[in-house]
Amino acid sequence: MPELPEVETVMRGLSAVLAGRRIVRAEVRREGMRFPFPPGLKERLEGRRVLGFRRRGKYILMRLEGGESVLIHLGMSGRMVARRAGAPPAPRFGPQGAASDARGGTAPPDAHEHLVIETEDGMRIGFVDPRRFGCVDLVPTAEEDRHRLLRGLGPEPLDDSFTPEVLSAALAGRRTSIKAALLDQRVVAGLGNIYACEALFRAGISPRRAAHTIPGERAARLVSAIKAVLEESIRAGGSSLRDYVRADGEIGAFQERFAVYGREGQRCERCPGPPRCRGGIRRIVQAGRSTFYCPLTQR
DNA sequence: CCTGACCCCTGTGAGC
DNA sequence: TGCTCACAGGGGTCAG
Repeated sequence: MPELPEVETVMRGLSAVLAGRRIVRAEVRREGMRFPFPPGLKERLEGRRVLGFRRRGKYILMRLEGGESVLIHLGMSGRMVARRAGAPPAPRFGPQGAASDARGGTAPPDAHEHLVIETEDGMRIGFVDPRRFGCVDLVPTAEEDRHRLLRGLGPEPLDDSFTPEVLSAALAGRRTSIKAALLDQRVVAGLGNIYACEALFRAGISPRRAAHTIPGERAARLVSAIKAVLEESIRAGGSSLRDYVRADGEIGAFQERFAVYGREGQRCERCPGPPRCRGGIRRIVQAGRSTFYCPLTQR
């Protein structure tokens, strides 16, 4: 589910309730998710103070007192739910929230809550992930970037070091499509299916174009588009498809500004008209994932 | 090396 | 109303 803007938003929400606080209780409710939890996770969390947070691609790193960091990935369906300890679970948010509550819902709100921590000042944070594609690990803080899941990540797209030259170099020799290449976290860290589509639309580049044909001016436009769409989404609090909510319970708003994602058949905002592009925004499948694009303005 | 297919898992909406 | 199917924001592994 979450891509860079959503992960950034979740991390900020976690920081607001956790940074500087001590973890007084941890509850590990299953063996693991994508991977087994590290041995002794509960004991290694309890009693430790949270020093701070950072994000690397779609990973959250929570630095703890004692030289260890918690590495968190939200997978497709992961979310963090914060509430006061003892307070009842919040009702489900999202497009179908009220309706599903009225029907009684299919599962209690904290089903699939795999990990819970409580702070000294009475906050309770649950990691909920129905599909369990997410993961949690512990890593020595001094070696965060050498963790096997972080080691191969490409540049941070919002860093100044992510330049057209860097992107072109990463794409050189790649025969695959630019869309598939942007989903490869070794090329650039943090883009997912939505923002890859949105960035290509903004840059006016066809998702079907071969990755190695993006040098020079095209790479410059693409880098600018990636930075712009990610920054705008972060400013909007990320996007809230399905039941994703921010850690503070507020929903993000960026999904209302998708130009192409999920808009098959609709007309593209950039096609001057009439006549607008016939058939409108198209959906194709690349490497098993849906791609949305405008065949007229993306070349 | 690079590439795409397959798999992990549950929930949801569309169509019948 | 209830069933089946396709699909969903990710990414590791494996065969070619």
